Amino acid sequence: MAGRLSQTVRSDARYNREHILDAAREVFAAEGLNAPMREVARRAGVGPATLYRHFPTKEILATEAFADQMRACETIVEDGLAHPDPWQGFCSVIERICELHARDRGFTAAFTSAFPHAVDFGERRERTLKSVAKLARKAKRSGHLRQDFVLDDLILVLMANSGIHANSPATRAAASRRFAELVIRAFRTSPL
Amino acid sequence: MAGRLSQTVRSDARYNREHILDAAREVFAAEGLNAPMREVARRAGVGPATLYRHFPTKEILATEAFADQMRACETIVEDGLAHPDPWQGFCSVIERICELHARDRGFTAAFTSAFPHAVDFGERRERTLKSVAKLARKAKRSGHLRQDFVLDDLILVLMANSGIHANSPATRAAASRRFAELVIRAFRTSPL
DNA sequence: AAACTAACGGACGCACCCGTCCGTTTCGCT
DNA sequence: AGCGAAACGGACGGGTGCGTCCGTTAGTTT
Repeated sequence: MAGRLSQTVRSDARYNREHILDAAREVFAAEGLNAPMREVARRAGVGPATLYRHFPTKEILATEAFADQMRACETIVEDGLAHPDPWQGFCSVIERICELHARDRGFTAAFTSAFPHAVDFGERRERTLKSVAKLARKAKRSGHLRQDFVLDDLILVLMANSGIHANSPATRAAASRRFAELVIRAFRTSPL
Repeated sequence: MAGRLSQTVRSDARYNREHILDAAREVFAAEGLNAPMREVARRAGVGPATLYRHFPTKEILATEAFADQMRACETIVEDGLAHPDPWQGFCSVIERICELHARDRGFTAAFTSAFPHAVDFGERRERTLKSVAKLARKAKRSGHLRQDFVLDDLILVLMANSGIHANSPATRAAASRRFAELVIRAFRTSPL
């Protein structure tokens, strides 16, 4: 009845919203954050106006589209933290996060320089980074991670990883895997 | 006399050409290859048409503007090759090239994915890479460089280095220095 | 010094992307 | 079925960068 609040969202609106998010994930993954909004709209089969009505800015759209990736990121770190061997856990984080970022061209940009408007995104980001710091402390105590490792090194690695440009996704994935290997070797304590 | 071939280049043309190259170096270094051509023209104090007359495409302009950097790159590698200790030479190459690329936002892009039109640039590039391969062989023989190092690893490092974005040049330089340190550690033979 | 011509640069047309307006369609409720 | 409102999307105006045309300027030659 009339008492019901205007929580009723029209079915086509919900439908389009989901399709736009799907399209955004595909487009941003393939072309990065620089992809035109029109491209997302086209792929979603909606007009530009509809896209902008649901997501007023590209930042907002990206934040919501990358929410899955962000959750995946958090899971990766939690898995690493749960690993019985802290060093192995640390390595798995590096490997899996590099892989994740290699698969998705736009995610790194969103992650490393979180937008001002992406508040909740930023919160999850901070929480994840805190967990990484905790894992790093454990790995240092185990004696396998360099004592001078700092959290900024991880950001550095992510930024560097994002610099790996390649034509085919397969090549990019391979390069990213090699890169993760190099990085892990760099972070391991040396007997020197 | 009339017998003289049309080798006479008007003085203002030569003057402008040099100024355009200077401006291009400054602009590309500061803003990367994405900087508008107009910006180069503005800084050079010429009109857009003059710029395009001298350098029909951005590729050609970039190639000529980065010729100095390319030479510097070659010199760095030659210095490394001349070092009595191959491993020390290898390290100096990594450090100095990372520094060079950090100082110049556009150079890496030009270097790692040389344009089709940049023929002579590509030649010098190939020659330099050959020298790096030679240095790597020596460093491997000395026992300090990992046996499984491949030339593509250097390209990988350069691409990764270019991914390091930062607001201030100073921050970027510092991050790049740290990155070079990590990379060197990754390439060193480990007792494992 | 005068004329010839190379070189200059303001202005133009084209293409792309952004974000918004408004007439039209479609959903949901009665 | 019919009505009101919410949602849609084609079309618009604003901004930016690229590459080119053509009337004007200025160097060079005799």
